[in-house]
Amino acid sequence: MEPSKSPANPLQRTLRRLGGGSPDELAIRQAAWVARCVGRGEAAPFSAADLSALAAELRTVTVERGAVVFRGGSAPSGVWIVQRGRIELSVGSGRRRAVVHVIGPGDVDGDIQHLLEMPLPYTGHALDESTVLFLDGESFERLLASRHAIARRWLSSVAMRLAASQDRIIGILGRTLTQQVARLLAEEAVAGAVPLPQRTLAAMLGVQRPSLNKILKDFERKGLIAVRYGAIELLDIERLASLAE
Amino acid sequence: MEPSKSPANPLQRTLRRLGGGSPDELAIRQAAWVARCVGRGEAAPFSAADLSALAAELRTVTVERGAVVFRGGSAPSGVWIVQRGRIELSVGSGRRRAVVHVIGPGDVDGDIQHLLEMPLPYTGHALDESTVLFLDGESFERLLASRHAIARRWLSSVAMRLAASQDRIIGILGRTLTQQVARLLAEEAVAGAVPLPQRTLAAMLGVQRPSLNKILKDFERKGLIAVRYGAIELLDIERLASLAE
DNA sequence: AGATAACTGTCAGCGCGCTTACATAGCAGC
DNA sequence: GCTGCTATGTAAGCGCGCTGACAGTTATCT
Repeated sequence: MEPSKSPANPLQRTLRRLGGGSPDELAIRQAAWVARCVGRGEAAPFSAADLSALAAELRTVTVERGAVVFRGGSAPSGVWIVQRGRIELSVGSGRRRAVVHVIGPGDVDGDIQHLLEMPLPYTGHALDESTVLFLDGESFERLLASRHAIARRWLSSVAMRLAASQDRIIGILGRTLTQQVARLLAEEAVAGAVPLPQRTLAAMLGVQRPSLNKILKDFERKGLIAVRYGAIELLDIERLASLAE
Repeated sequence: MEPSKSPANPLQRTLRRLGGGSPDELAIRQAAWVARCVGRGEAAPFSAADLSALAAELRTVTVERGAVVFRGGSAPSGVWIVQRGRIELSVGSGRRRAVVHVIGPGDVDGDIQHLLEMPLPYTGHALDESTVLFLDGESFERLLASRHAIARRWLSSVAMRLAASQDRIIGILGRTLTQQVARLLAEEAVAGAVPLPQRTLAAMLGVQRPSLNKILKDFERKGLIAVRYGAIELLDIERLASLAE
């Protein structure tokens, strides 16, 4: 009996462009925000010209909660940068569904697939109503070719993601589930809490929900966390982190 | 760690002995070899000037079998490109040791850590007597800043590694050990064989050797592989790949 | 307010992979 | 040859996490 796979009420996907204020000024502010998020600034600061070149290409898109932002298997149309809300990246469906990652404000996606001309390996669902900045493929390529600082910053951005991905592999291999759970909670914490249901957390670790629940209740008995509805509250982050070793 | 998928090209692997000629010519040939290995050529072909700039900075280093190429925890002194032999990247020690990856000819390492100014997360041991091309950190940075094509190619190289790393995570989550073993064998195959002892393969999956051995003998009984001393011979790659699903 | 969907809590049975241990086989050195 | 090291083969016991199921709780919708 299918419990509740939520394959999204797709195509409910309403993309609408944001207006408001002076369009140019808004665009520059968004570009500046992207500049802060992509890669490390020290290596290659953005000039005003870099910023306006970037601003000229960014489009703002609003996605409703539950909507599919992009679908696995299709060629990426460009680069997404999450500005507000969370996007869940998942593979497979039903019982075999695994959540690869949940991205939030400042995170970038689609660039890798564009650079390598490969299809998207995962599907992105909006967990909240979200705002996403979009850069189409050709514009992205043009910016990389003409703006040195942008190319350099993008390199460090991708490098950061690679380091995080490798870290995650190291964190999986040879760890007990308890260690992995402690690590996941510490990593996904936002303002002292992890705003994700146990079902999603379990999928991120590739385990079943009852297995996760058992460990969470154990942590709760020890006073490390408080289990809420659709969220975990972290009470003792230090002890939690020490369990991740 | 560069995914050693495409570099399985025998042509690339036989190019290791770049003998003869003047030192300059040798350097240029090495640089051209690096150019073929790093990233995707279509996006940004190297000019002759790019090649000679790269050639001027490369140093050739020979490491003995079993030697430590670099040690985890230390800041990286630059970028390594494996030309001949295999380097095992591992974390931890003793029972908790896990092999993150084994890199071979054409693979690149150290650049990520340099770009992010972070310590190396793993230690590199030479599994064979190996030749490594070395690019020190300052030279690397200089090349990125002055050579557009090199920066662009490096971006796609890092992107390829990130895609491979994410693939690996997807391949781990929710898979049975049997599926993971089939996948690992298919991925690490070099000329129809996997030249690694079971101990190393087990560490790459984060499992114990007896668990791996049981599955390997099972595969052998089914005629998929032949277990040799320090190596696995692949007999039926297609059926093996189908088991990885 | 009531209906519905989504989330949490829990249990019993079972199988995979871990642990420990030991025996055998291949390989390199003198 | 013999020695020592490393790799492979295998078995018994055990515990973790999976499976499937169901009850209770909280949020969302109309």
